[in-house]
Amino acid sequence: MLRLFDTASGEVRPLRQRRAGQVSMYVCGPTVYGPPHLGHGRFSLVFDVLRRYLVWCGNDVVYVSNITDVDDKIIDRAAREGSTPEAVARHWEQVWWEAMDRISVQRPTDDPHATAYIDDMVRLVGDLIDRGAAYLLDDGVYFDTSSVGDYGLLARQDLDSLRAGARVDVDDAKRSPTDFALWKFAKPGEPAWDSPWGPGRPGWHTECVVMSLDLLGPGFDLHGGGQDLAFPHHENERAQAVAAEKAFAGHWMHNGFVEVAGEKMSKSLGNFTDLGDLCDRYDPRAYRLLVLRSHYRSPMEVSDTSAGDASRALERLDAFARRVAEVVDDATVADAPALAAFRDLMDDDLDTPGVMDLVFTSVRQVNALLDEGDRSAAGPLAAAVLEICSAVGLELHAVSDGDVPDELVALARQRDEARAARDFALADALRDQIQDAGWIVEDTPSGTGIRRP
RNA sequence: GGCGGCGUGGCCGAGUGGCUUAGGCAGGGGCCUGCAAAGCCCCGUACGUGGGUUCGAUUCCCACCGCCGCCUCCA
Repeated sequence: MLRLFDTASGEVRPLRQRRAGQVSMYVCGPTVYGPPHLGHGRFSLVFDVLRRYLVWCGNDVVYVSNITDVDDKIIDRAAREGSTPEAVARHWEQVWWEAMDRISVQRPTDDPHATAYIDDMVRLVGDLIDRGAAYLLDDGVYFDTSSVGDYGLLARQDLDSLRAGARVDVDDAKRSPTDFALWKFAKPGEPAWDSPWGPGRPGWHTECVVMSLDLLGPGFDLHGGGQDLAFPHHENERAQAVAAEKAFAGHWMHNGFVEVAGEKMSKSLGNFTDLGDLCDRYDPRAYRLLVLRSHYRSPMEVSDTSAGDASRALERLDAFARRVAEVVDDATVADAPALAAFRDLMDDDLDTPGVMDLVFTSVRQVNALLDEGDRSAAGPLAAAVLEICSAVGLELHAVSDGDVPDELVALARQRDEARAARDFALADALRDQIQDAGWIVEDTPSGTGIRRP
């Protein structure tokens, strides 16, 4: 039984599934107006790991993650670049999916776009007005947060303290600083859709309510996103659902921030925060490993040091995969206690650091067994390690990339002959030659092995 | 001002009232190897500061210091 921290209740509790064997989850996706940063990468990986684990456990998972394609920031960027909001959104959405592919995040079951749900959103806003939970102002329609008795649940604060904390430059017209826009009337040149109250566009918080309920139905299992979405975004989604008397998410899950130099990620800190850039400079799998090595609710430090560290750890795992390839095949039954330990760790609020502990400890055990020549004991444990890595989306490379050039293979054969003849001076010279060409040389039981760095 | 989180050995990062006190990376020593590489073994004895509770606290409580986040768009 999977137990997860639930932001709404403030405790770790079992994930209740609406239907046994099925999990319906909604994860807030990006607003597509720029390149994805490490924070986007983290939430995508965290929920990808959860999803894969749920599937590994035998669940049928419906994973919905939206694309926000209408938003002030998209409009701003389009204006700045002399482009259109549609073109901006289309471009950055493509960049988004490319980045997700690079870090091996599986595509959502559904990826609803806000602009495809305008009619439904207009209906919801109308409903909220009819119910007295929303009101009209000069610049749009606003949600009345006082209409929801337990507003502040996800922020873990009551309405009064939230109001007290509001900053000064809020819109005076709103009845309360916590009230938020459901519908924004269009200014000249802005994208607009018709509504009973005037042409405009939906507020950010409305799309996810409408799309999650449409695709997953009332009372879906899990709603997730980054910690900063808990308030106000998720709070406001929930408020609309409550006011509209619709059963909403049963469980709320939020992941911690990525920090660079001890601070929350931000674009002003420079290049390093770009997910694509990290993938250019390090093996993209290194980022997944970093995410797995820290607990999803803890802040996570990313730096050149930690990324390089993870890359080297990955080399160890790849070396392991190469080594065990000959003792594990499809018929190998994975070690049951190791898999049970994996399940226990994951069920305990996704203890992926513990899982990595288990993986590396098992790797050492398998290597030791193989050093002793105990292949029959090594096989099942090795198979368990491979299965666990696969279950959390960490793909190990058992074979090196690319074919070794023929001339290098020839040099390797010459080196084997030289070694057989105990002409070590020649053997070492040949090894240097191969290494100078940028390859790694490793002796194996079958002779000189060559692989890419 | 309100709410919340964090401070662990060179770095990253788990965890726990005392027991063999994760794991990775880096470093040192050793084994293996013709030499390397890979692998294995051993080594660091850490928990912000000051009090308190306790037979005993890094782990519980209080205060303080420092850092961070949310309360505004934000993963």
